[in-house]
Amino acid sequence: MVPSDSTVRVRFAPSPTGFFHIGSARTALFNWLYARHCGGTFLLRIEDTDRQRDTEEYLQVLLDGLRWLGLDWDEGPTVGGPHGPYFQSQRGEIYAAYLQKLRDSGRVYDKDGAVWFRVSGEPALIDDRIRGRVQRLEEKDFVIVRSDGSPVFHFVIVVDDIAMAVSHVIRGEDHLSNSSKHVELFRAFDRPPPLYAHIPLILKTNGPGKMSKRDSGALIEEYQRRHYLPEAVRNYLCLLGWSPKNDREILPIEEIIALFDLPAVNRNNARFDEKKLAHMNGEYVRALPAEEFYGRALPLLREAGLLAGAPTEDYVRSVLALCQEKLRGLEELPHFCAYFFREDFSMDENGRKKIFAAGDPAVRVREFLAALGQWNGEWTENSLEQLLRAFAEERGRKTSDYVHPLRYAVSGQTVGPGFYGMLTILGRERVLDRLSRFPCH
RNA sequence: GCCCUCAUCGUCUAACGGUUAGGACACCGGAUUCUCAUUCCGGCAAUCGGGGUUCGAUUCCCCGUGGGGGUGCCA
Repeated sequence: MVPSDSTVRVRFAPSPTGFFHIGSARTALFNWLYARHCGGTFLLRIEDTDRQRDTEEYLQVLLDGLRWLGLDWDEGPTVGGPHGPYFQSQRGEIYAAYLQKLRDSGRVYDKDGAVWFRVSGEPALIDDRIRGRVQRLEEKDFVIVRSDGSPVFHFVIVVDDIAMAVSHVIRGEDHLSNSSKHVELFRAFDRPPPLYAHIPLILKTNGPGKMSKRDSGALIEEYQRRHYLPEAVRNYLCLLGWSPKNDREILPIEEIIALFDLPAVNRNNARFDEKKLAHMNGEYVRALPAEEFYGRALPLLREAGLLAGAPTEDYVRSVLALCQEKLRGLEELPHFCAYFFREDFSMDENGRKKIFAAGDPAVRVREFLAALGQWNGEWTENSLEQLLRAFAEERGRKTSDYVHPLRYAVSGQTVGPGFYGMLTILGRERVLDRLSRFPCH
């Protein structure tokens, strides 16, 4: 049973930079998981303090990415809430009021046109649900309002977290050292600091340092564009720094929500592994219920121009049903099944070499074509299989001596779905036609 | 430099102080009398080093070493 704790309030506070980094996405995910696990509130707050940028357009990338991953927020842009506005650029008056509190208590001073915060000289205690109690002395005073009047990150997040009643701050470990500044500010406002949870960082697959936006696989947009299943990406991200134990990896999000908790989050950084993500995506694709697979696949076929010949829905469905179990990802579907929809399909070059290396395929194709032309049997998977087996046996050959050249002649590929199912769906006319044209195509 | 933090196969991870240190990805090999990119089976492969504590340490403590982060009028 999921405990319900309405006092838990967590937030994801991204800056709209024009891309959605995988590390940010994982931070958003862990916040969301914790909120859902506790029955708490997940808020989205936009740190759009940099006014030079085109916030509106950049914001959309972020919101699209969050929605795509299924991370819905309870308060924030487009949904509103009682603690708005949820854009930092619109919270100037609140920052001014909080700054005045610090002036009144003598914790700030002006220097070089900027406002400086005076540190206490006491080590700050960071109460971290993942790392335990971390102590750090903030030694130097720091700027909280720049000389151009704009408030600094450290100041605004503390003000916003107070004003929005945030109970748990779940963020990347790169902020752990900054937390001493934040705890100092909370104390200066005479407020108890929130509970922290500094989650491990996602490191580059190879080489030093954390994932940067330039690394392959670093951006959520990329997975959207490549038709990854969002459930798969989300599931993979859950496994970077957390484990459901019991040797399980793929599990429904409801179950992850039930199992997820902060103390169970790992403390060590994790390297990103694009291959494992791709593998997991394949597992999700192959496990999709037929109806859902059809719904997800159709747009890809359309995009690739494969539906230009207006195939019937039944035909498309049978092609998809045949191909699904072989796919490693939706992305490869159009190429994988193109020959079902067009006559000018490509002949794989490596496949050609492979086939010809085993003997002249045209001979086998002609032999079988002759037999097939006179054959009056039922055009079904079973009877086609019986036909070919008997045919090969009569000639003292292995079935595979014929299957390989025939598959290549009919599909241009050496790999693909089950051979007899493929013939069945293509139909008598097209199979005869393609065989008779081989190797010219 | 200083501060914080972390440490199990190449990678992601599991293991009340007692296990032949488990699973997954990747890689390698085999099977699926049609392919393989699906599926199945098998293999390779790890407790960073040194001290303690303990009958017993991957697990607790200390010191090294190595990694990561911070140290901005960036967020």
